[in-house]
Amino acid sequence: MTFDPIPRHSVSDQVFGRLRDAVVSGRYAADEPLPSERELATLFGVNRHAVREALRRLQQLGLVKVSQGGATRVLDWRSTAGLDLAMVLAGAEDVLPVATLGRDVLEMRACIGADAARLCAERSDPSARAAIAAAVEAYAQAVPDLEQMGAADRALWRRIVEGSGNIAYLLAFNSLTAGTLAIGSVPAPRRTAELLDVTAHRRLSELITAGDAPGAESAARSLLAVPAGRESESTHS
Amino acid sequence: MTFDPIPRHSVSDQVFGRLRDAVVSGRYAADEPLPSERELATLFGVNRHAVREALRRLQQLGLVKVSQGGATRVLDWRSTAGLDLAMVLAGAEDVLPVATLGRDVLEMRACIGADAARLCAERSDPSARAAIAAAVEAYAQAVPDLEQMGAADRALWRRIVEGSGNIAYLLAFNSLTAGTLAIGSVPAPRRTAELLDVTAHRRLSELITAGDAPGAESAARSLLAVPAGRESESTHS
DNA sequence: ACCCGTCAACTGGTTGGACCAGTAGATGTT
DNA sequence: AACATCTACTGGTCCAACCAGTTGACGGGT
Repeated sequence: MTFDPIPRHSVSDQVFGRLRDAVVSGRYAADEPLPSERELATLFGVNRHAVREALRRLQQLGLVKVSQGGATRVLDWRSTAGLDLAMVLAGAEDVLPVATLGRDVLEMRACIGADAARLCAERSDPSARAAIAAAVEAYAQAVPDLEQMGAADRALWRRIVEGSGNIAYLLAFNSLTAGTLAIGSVPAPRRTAELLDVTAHRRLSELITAGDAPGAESAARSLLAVPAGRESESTHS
Repeated sequence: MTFDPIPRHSVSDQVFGRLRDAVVSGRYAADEPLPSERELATLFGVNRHAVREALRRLQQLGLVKVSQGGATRVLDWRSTAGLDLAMVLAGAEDVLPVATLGRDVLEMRACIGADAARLCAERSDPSARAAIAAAVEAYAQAVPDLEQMGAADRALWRRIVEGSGNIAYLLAFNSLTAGTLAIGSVPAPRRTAELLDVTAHRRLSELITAGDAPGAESAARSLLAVPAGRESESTHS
C-alpha cells in the first residue's frame, strides 16, 4: 500500500482548472470574449494576479488569446491548441466532448512507436541499443507485477524513442505518457495482453540491435496495435 | 508586399523568452535551482509578477518545477517537456543544441500524415470528404503562387487530419505547424517539389473518397517522404 | 561525539491598491 | 451620414506587504 501525496492546488491552479474546463467543454464559443480579469477575480473570489497567471497558462496552451486593451477571447482549441492539451485534458475528465481521446492516444502511440522503432533500428548507436536491451531485461524481471511491468514498459519505449534520434517523437512521447491518460484511463484487457508478451518485446529489441528496420517497425506495430471496434465507453451525453 | 505587424513583446514575454532560452540551451543543468523570483526580478529589472507569469508558462511547458518553500528547479526537458515545446523552440533559433529539429518535424509530419490519411479513408464521413475535395481544388487554383499554395496545402492536410477523427493527431498537427518552424525553417527544394505535385494531391483525395485506406496511406507517405541524408545545416558550434 | 528539536532566514503564494497603455464604443460636431 | 474626439472600458506593470511552506544552522540533550 503506497500513499499518494495529497494534491494541494494553489489558487491560480484552481482558477486555471476551472477556466480550462469551461473553454474545453465549449461553454464559451470560439471568439467569444471571456469576462474581464477584474470580473473573474471577483467571481472566483481571488486576487487579480492569480487570474492573470491562470490566463497566461491558458494562452500558452493555445486556448485563449489575450490582447491589451481588448477583451481576452476564447480560441477554437481544435485549431490552435497543441498536443500538450492532451495531457492537461486528463484532468478534465468527462468535461470534454471527446470520449474517444483514449483510443486516439493509443493510435498515435502505435503510429509513432512503430516509426521510432524503425528509425531506431536504422540509426541508433551501440550504447542506445545496449540501453534498450537492458530495459527489456528489467522489464522481463518485473514479470509478475503488472504495475511494475507497466513502468518498465514505458521506460523501454522511452529508450527506443530516444534511440530514434527524433526530438519531435521524444516530445510527443512525453505528451502522450504524461498525465494518467494513456496509463490509467485505458487499462483495457488488450493493454494487459500487450504487457504480458515478454517474447515479443525481446524480439523487438533483437531486431533493433540487428539493424533490421522493416522488421523492427512491423514488430512494434503489431505490439502496439489498437484493438478494433469497441470504442472506449462514454460517460456523458 | 505585405507588412507583418511589428512584434511587441510584453515584459513578461521577454522574461519568458530569456528563461526559456537559458533552460533549453542547457545553461542550467537539470535539477539545478533557478535564481529566486525576487532575484530574477532585480536581475531583469522588472517586477516580480512579470517573472512569476513567465515562470508559470515555463512550468506549463514542462521546463521547470516550482515548489513552494523550495527553489524553482530546472527540469530535463527531454523527459518532461511536451510537443508544444517544438513550437516555442522556433523562437529560440540556434540557441538549442538540436540542429536536426527541422528534419525531425518533417519525419513526424510524414508519419502522422500517412496514418491520418489511412484513417480518413477508413472512417471519414461524406461531408469531410467533400471538404477535402474542395481543399484540393482550392490548392490547385493557387498553382503559380508558392506562398498561397503552401497555405492551401496546410489547409488541405488539416482537413485530412480532421477527417481521421483523431483528436491527438489534430493537436499534434497544430503543434507541428504552429510557429514558423515547419514552414519557414525548412524551405528546402524538396518542399517545393512536394508543393508542385498537384496530381499526387488530387490522387490522394480520390483515394480517400474511394475509401481505399492502404492506397491513401501509401500515397500520403510518398508525398510527405522526408529526403534522405543532407541534414539541415547547422548554424552553431 | 552524536542526535534531534527549535528557530531564523530563506523560498514561493497571495493580497491590495495604484497607475500606465491600448482599445472600442459613445458622443458630439461637421 | 461621416468623422474626429473623448471616455470608459480592457489588459500590463509596478510597489509593498504579508502568508505559507522549506531548509539549514544552531544549541541542548543523550
